[in-house]
Amino acid sequence: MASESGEDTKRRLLDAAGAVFAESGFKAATVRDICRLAKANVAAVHYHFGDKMGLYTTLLSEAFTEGLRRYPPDMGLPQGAPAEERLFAFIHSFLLRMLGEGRFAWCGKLMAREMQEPTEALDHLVEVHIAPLARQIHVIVAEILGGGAQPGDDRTRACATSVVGQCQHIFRSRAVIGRLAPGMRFDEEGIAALARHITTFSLCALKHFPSADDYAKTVASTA
Amino acid sequence: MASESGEDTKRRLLDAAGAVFAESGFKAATVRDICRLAKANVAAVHYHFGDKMGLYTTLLSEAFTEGLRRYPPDMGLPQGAPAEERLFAFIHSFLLRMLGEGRFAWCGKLMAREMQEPTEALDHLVEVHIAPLARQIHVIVAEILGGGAQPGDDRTRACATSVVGQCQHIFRSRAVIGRLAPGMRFDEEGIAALARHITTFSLCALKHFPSADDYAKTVASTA
Amino acid sequence: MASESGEDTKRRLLDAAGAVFAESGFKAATVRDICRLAKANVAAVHYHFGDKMGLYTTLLSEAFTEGLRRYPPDMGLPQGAPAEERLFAFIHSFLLRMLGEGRFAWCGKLMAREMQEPTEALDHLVEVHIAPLARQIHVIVAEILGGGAQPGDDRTRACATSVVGQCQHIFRSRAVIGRLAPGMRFDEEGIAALARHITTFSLCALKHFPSADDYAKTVASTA
Amino acid sequence: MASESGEDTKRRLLDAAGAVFAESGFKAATVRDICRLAKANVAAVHYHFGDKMGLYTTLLSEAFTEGLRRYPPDMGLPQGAPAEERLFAFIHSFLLRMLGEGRFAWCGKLMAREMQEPTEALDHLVEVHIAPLARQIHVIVAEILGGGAQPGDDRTRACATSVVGQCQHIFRSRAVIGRLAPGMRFDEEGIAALARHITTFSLCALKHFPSADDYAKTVASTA
DNA sequence: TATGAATGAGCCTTCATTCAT
DNA sequence: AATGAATGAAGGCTCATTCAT
Repeated sequence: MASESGEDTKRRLLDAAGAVFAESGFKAATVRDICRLAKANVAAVHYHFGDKMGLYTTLLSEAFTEGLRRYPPDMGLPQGAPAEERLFAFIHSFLLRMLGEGRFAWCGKLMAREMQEPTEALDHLVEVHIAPLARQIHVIVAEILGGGAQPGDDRTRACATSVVGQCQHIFRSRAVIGRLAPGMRFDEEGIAALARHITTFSLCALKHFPSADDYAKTVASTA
Repeated sequence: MASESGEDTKRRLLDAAGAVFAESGFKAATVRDICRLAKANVAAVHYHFGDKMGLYTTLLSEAFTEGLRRYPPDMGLPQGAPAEERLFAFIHSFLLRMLGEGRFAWCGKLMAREMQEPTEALDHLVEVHIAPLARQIHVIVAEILGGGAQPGDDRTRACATSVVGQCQHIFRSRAVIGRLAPGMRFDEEGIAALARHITTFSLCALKHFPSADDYAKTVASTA
Repeated sequence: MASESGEDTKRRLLDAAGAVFAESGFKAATVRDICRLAKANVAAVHYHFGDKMGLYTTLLSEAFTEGLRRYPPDMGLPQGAPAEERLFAFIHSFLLRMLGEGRFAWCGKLMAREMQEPTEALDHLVEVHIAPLARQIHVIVAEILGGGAQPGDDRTRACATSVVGQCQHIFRSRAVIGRLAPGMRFDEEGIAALARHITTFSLCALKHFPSADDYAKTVASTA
Repeated sequence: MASESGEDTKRRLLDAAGAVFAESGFKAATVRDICRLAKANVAAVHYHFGDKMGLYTTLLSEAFTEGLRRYPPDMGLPQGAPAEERLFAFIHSFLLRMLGEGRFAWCGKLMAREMQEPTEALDHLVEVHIAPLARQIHVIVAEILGGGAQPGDDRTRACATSVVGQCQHIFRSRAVIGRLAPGMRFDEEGIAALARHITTFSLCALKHFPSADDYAKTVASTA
């Protein structure tokens, strides 16, 4: 049917766009490359998505939705699971979304790209997809910190940033990390080991983190 | 006169290139933009540096040298300073090189860019500038870990990566962090506060980190 | 139903094409614009009219027929009406066909466009529609000139061209005329006033025009 | 010299642009065609003129200046020449600018195009070049009308429009006029003959034109 | 009968680069 | 030593047209 063929081309374009945008970024990627990979005509992009940016935003939104469905931040954990397990699940799923191979891998790669080289699509992205994710890690971190820590505290947020930073760094500096530690693998087990390390490192820090008062005095003090 | 003017043009081109490459990355930056900013002719780049890549590699090498001289990883600490202080100095200088303004800040920005989007210049960069820096943080981390930890251990390296990851994340995700925490400032004091937080977080983790044996069993175990 | 809907689409396409071609000319008009205005599919033009040119020629032929029926060159005057009145009727209807709004106005607009930027449709247009119109004004002018002037004379034809030129100029230079005389209106009464002026100007000229002999000597003489 | 070569290319581009824009109009003309005709690279247009519109406006302005210098509206007549002679000079030069061959012919052709299909360049064109020309013909017409007619009167302006309309029509409807009167030639003598006819027709009209009072009553009356 | 989908040619523009002085 | 001018390749996008249903 026409609709089937139409949907098929659209699908192929999104697949190809995911690969190319994740590889090169929005600006450096070319519509021609995407179409060549998708075995589609150059004009197809403009027919289905209006323009290059339309394809990009459609892709971003879809990649997030799919990535989060494939690797949910709780990895299927029951509601009342301990915070430590939820922290590992969050970190593990985060790494899987970014380092995984195949169709679900764009999600993290695109997110990382978009965070470093924001396009006009970033605002919408933050609002719809990133903020909820941030909220989840804030809750987990606050629970582990204990002592009345709230998800909205600056201290909680700073710690959450420390956790997420370790995850993103693995992906973003792959090229250098690979050169400095040639033995490292990014297969399923390698990713799990990385997740265990980051969880361990973060748990050690959070469990012995200075109290809110001490933190305010020694860390966040202004001059 | 002529040679002086020539050197002057070269200098202005490097300055402009630093700003533009740090802002946009190698591919997205245009020779035209650089020359416009440098108030130089389009052909000047090719006259002085051969081509765009020649300008880029020259800049990279110079930026690292200058950045590391301006913000040395030990921040002028005496040789035998305690590891905790050297850790803070390393983190602080790292952030300053990436988040600072002006000519000395390209260093970190360019390094971060190059790590995410490697060009053919990366190999040389790793060899000459990044590996020594890695060595320094490995030594510091091993010393804090104690218990016979060596700079070359996988465990030491993983922890060092956790430290560096927190630093790079601040720079690379500025756009998103700024949106999620609108109050954050990246001025001198803001950078110092960030350095204090990352140092605190990392020290808490390292001081209570599992022993090499436990780490090997629970973290690095291969399925 | 289907055929009715088909005829309806065809009708809407012709209406839209009239508006767009009259506004932009053949080449600058786009099939997409026409179809958008007609709320029809892009392929409908090619289905109903073969191609863009097919739509154009169909439209031209129909527009002339309709325009001349709505605004006949004699404006319903009786056969034996005085030449002066017939001149006014000719000029008035001419202006109405070009400056009027709505479906009947395309006629003049398209004719004016086609005369300035001839397409391959011009030959047919001249033969079927323009030549008869020219014949009518020649007859009127010859009658007013008097003194044995014939519709086919060079002198008669030149004068007719002077009359028609004044009419076409109003339409073709609307943009400039509007700027030089911002108060001018092209509504029903404005058009009538323009027609009265052109009639007055032309009658003054024709009634005192030099004799054929004098004209041949002083005007048409070849060096 | 470089500058000579540069000016040469610029000159060739303007020459080619004149031919192509006059032939096809702004939108339908293509930069490629212009460059092919000028034997220049496609990018040269953007180097010298910024973009297509920049080339067009530069050309328009130059064409007017050159056309008016080559065929001045008074054709070299002394200051105090009779109005009749100045009218002929105006009409003759007008036709020469539009119908002439070679480099000076763009002027009229471009003006005619711009008046029918205005681009954003029209405003500037009217202000700088067209308004002064209009002023001249208004003065001439008012003088011939006599009886206290002023250049700014509506009656004067309407008559001037009648004069100019006859001139423009010759050029704009060449294709049709040529078909209806195959014997007509647009060489030097043919143009002179046309100018004599239009002058004669217009003089006959103006010299017997109704008085301002009568005109106001019978022509310009509003229903 | 009618239309969503697809196509290839061509548009204007910008790029890094090279030429000629 | 340095630059205005020129170049060809490629960029995103729009066009009239055709395909397949």
